[in-house]
Amino acid sequence: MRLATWNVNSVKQRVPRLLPWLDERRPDVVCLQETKLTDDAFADLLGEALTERGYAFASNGQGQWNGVALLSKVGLDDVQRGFADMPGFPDAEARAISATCAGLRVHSLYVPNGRVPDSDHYRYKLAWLEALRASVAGGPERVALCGDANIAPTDADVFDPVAYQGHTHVTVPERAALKSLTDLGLHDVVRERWPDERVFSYWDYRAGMFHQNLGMRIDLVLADAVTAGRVRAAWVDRQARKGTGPSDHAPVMVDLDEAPDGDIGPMVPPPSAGGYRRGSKKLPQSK
DNA sequence: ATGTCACTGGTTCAGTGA
Repeated sequence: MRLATWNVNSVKQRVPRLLPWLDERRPDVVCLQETKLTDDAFADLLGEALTERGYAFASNGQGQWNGVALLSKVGLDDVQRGFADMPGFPDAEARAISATCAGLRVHSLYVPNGRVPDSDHYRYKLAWLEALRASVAGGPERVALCGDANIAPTDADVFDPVAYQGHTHVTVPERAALKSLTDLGLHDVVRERWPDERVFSYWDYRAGMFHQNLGMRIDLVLADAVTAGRVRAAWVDRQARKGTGPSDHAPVMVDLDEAPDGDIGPMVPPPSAGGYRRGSKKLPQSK
C-alpha cells in the first residue's frame, strides 16, 4: 500500500499538479493539507476526477484557510473530522481528519503554524498538539499521523539551524510536543529510512530556496511500530516541487508491505520488493 | 530590507497568512 501526504497550498490552484501526480504515483491513500475549500467546493472541484480514479474521499474544509482531506482506494471507514477536545483559535479550525483505511487509522493533519514564539497562536499550537496526543493515545494501535507538523524534529531537518533561531518550528517546546507524540510508540519513518541524509519537504517560494535546496523537513509520517515495520520505502517526491505552479511543499511517500488483517504476520518479501528497496539494507523482521 | 504565492475585499491593489 502506498501512503502519501501533501500540503498542496490550495487544492484549487493545485489541480493541474495534483491529478497528473495521482496518475503518475498512484498512491492508495493520500492525505492533503491546506485545501482551502469547503467540503461542498472540494466535492464539486474534484469529486468526479477522484471517483473515476477509484478514490473514495472525505474532506474537512472551511474555505479561505486550512482544510484537510483524505483520499483512499483501499477503504475509508469511520471518518472523523477533528479529534476529541481539539482546541480552537478561538473557534475550531479545519486541521484534522482521520479514517480507517485497510486496517490503518490514517490522520491527515495540519498543525497550527504558531507564527511567533510565545504568542497566542504559538500556545494554541502546543495545546492543539497535546490534545492530539491524548486523542491518539486513546485510539487504535495501528495508526499513521500524516501531514504538515509545522515542526522540524531536529536541527538536521533545517538547512541552517542558525537561520531559524528565535523562530517557530524549531523551538524546544514544539520539539517536546512532537516527541510526546513519538513517545506513544510512533516512528518517524522517513528519518528512520534516511538517518543521515539531507531530506526536506518544504522550501520557501522566495529567493530560489528550492533551487538551492534550502528547506525544512516539516511534513511527517509517524507510524506505530508494526506499521513502521511494514515500511518498504519512504521518500520525498521532489519532482512535485519542480516545474510550473508547484506547492511550496513536496509530497511524502511511504510504501508499506501488505498486511490485510492489520497484523504483520510472517513476512515474505513480495516479488516486486526489489524495486522499492532503494536505500534499505534489510527487510523488516517478523516476530 | 522576506526576494513568492494564495487568499479576501471590493475593485486592477493592500492587507493578511504562510
